[in-house]
Amino acid sequence: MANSPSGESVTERIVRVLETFDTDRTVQTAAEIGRRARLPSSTAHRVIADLVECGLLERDEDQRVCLGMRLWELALRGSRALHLRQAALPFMERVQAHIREHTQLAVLENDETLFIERLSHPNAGANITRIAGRLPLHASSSGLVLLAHGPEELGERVLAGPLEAVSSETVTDSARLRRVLAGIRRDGVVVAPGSVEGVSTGVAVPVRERRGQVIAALSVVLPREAPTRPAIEELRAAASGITTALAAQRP
Amino acid sequence: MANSPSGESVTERIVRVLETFDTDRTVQTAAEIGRRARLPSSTAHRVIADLVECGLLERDEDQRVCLGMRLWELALRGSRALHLRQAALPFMERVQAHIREHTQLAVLENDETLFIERLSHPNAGANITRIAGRLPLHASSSGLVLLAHGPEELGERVLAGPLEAVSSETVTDSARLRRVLAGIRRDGVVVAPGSVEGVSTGVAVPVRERRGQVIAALSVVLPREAPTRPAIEELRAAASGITTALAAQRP
DNA sequence: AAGCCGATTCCCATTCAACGGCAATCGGCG
DNA sequence: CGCCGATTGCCGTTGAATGGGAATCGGCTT
Repeated sequence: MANSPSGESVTERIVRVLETFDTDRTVQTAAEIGRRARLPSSTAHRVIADLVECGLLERDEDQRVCLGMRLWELALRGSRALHLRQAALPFMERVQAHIREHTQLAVLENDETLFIERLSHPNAGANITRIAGRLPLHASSSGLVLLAHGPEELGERVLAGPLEAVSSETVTDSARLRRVLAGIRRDGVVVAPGSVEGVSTGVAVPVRERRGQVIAALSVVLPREAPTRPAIEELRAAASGITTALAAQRP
Repeated sequence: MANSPSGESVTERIVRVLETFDTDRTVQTAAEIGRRARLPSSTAHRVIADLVECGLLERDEDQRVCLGMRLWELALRGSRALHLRQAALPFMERVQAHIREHTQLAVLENDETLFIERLSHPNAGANITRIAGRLPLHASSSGLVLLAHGPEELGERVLAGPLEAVSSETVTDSARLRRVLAGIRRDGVVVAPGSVEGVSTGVAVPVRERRGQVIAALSVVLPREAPTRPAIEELRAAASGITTALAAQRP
């Protein structure tokens, strides 16, 4: 599938165009998109016009381009992320009401941690995670949980690959990482101080669906020296609540 | 743009494929998608394989197809819907804490009401709205607000077109609708009893951005005979809070 | 005003990816 | 074992997509 001399399918190109948008690039000119997606100018303009026609992109008053509401709609209705989020939200709110820092829900996607929901208290500390944002599996507490319960080949792949440090305290030694993962499987929780940001500690637990398989990670980000015991209790209660909620809505 | 005898572009087809998924159709077989998207079998299989390759769709253990996390990610990061939702969520939670029914946030999209967030109390009454779901503009309270503050041609179009009844009490008379819209512009709020479901009342207010333009509607759904005064106060406070929050995050 | 530069639009000859009909194969079920 | 639907594979045809290039637009500087 590739109708171009460069050997790319239309679908690939659409994805590349959509990839040029992110949190800090909400609106772009057509030429800018073309450059960032590495498309010849005339092609970029044509593809973009096509996407606008279908509603996946929209033009603002001044012909600049942004992601369309239609894309948002198509991606969400029927997505597992939305199902999961809806089941999890009430429990996340309960955690948030007690812990009052940051509460996140993350899934495994393409060997990375993908965050699908986040609640933050107005006065909470630092936290670089964003909804629809990613972090390496070995760095974030959520990622460690997902990694510990993920498929075996995934573990091998990550342990073999280069373990880049996100902060100065990220676990980058594969032997040590192996021990951390074993600990998570044993304790059902991970406490990761400073692995993403020096000033904070991540605490994460697995979220299982009915059959026991881990489908997500629930985590909180606390100030570095805050007590973790209460957070662990809250997270465990919430995770099991989510499991029940998921089972209930799909009999 | 249309590489097929049937005169459809690849983009159109991708959208048609994505459209076949919704809340009650999370996973489908390739053949099913093909039928619902009106694509020749071999074409459907090819297009789907292509989309899976790019991560927009995913196959589960048993080769059935569902929307991919990658699609969710691409659609959300950088979307205005997410920005708006993030700004609105804390205020929606405050409303929800006091009113304890359903609290929704909606935008105008392609002449319909598109709901982008919803919080519901466990014991709350009926409510057919769903995140990423749609309702006609003239039926839901949110839609009435969006219609009242939308572009003039939109109003004319809707008033001219057939006004289908969602419930037995939906306003379908264009003269009466015109009066309702004028009332909304005058009062800054609408109370719509029974227009979506006989047992409930929708209450909605406009959400404005800094420059005063209405970009969304904030609403609650109450049991039919509940008092509306407290809800109106809460909604107004929340709407103005959202406006300030939006202004703050984008200086 | 004139000139510049980037973005956008328009044009068009080339070509190969996409198309879809058809047939073979797989796989579950009675 | 035979039926039926889903899936995969094959292949000749064809016109949509491509992208280079030129023209036009529009804002900004000199």
